[in-house]
Amino acid sequence: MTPPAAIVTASSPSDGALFSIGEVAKLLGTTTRTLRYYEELGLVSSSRHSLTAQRRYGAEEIERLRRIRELQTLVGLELHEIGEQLQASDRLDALRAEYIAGPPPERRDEILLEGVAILEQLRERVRGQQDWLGTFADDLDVRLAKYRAALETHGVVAPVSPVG
Amino acid sequence: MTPPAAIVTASSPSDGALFSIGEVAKLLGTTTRTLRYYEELGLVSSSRHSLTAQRRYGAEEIERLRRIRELQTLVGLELHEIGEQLQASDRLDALRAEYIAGPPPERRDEILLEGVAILEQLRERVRGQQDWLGTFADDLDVRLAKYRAALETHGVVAPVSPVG
DNA sequence: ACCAATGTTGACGTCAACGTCAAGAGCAAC
DNA sequence: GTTGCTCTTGACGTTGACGTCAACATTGGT
Repeated sequence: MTPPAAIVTASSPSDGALFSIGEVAKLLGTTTRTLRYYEELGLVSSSRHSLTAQRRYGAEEIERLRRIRELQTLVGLELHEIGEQLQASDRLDALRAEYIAGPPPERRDEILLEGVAILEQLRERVRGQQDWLGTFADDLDVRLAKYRAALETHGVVAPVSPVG
Repeated sequence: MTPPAAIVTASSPSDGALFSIGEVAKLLGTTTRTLRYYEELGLVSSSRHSLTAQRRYGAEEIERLRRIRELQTLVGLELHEIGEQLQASDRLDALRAEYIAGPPPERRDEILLEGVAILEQLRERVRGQQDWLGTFADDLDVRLAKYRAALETHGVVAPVSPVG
């Protein structure tokens, strides 16, 4: 079940700043176990110079991890869904690179369209969350206004929320 | 650990339409096990006419269950967090009832102030999530725009999201 | 009164997303 | 080169949110 772990021979791609797993964990506010688990699931890959050597993370992988965490905590996707998202995203990136390199095959547009569709699906999900939060917030505001009004008519000064 | 299950002696409060657990499960697109689990956690209560009798759900409880599901799937809260939310909401309802019943003047202001405090705390939490989601959505839009632009430069008409 | 459908309470199973522990390996500093 | 920390791979444990099964009870309809 465990994938080949994608050994990348630690070539610091452009930026030389490589982080250890502990540093990255602190950076993202998570644990080393979680990061290894993500790698075990094939969501990310770390650079090594041998099979048992310590993991090193570049800025790119850290950004990917940040995205994973966002999709998980903010959007509430499950890890396998996140995997699909990243896979689609990776395909798009690969296609872009292929396009830049020269005239791509005709299937290119098909795949691009599929990628856009996937992104749009995610966007729709976020939109749904935003809508729900919006109506909920509006409802809260209405109720707050009522409470404050009731307080004012009795001469009590309601403490206004400190956040502008 | 199991709470006293809040027996309510099946007095159909105002509306006489009571639903069985199976009906409610289908209504909400979930299972009976889930509904019993929510009751076990104290998130909802069902009316019975005896300890072992079958559960019946009124419109009020169904609405509560719908809220629970929304908070879970859309907002992504965990069940214990939802429990806290509902508890706060219930507290507000109780305060409202007490307020309507005509409390002594100094108690009345206490009630209002506590209500405002609860609502404001909730409002802040919602605001935070809205902010996070907003930036995430913006990022998504940027990426979508890029992919659409890449498609357009190839003469492919990208299908615009049908949602206005 | 009986029957089938649906419901009831335990109790154990499961799956995702990790936590935790053991036993050793890697690495920076002295 | 050895102290001390972090890291490595298993492997098993845990927690939340249910699924599933057994054995029995309730309910609606004929």
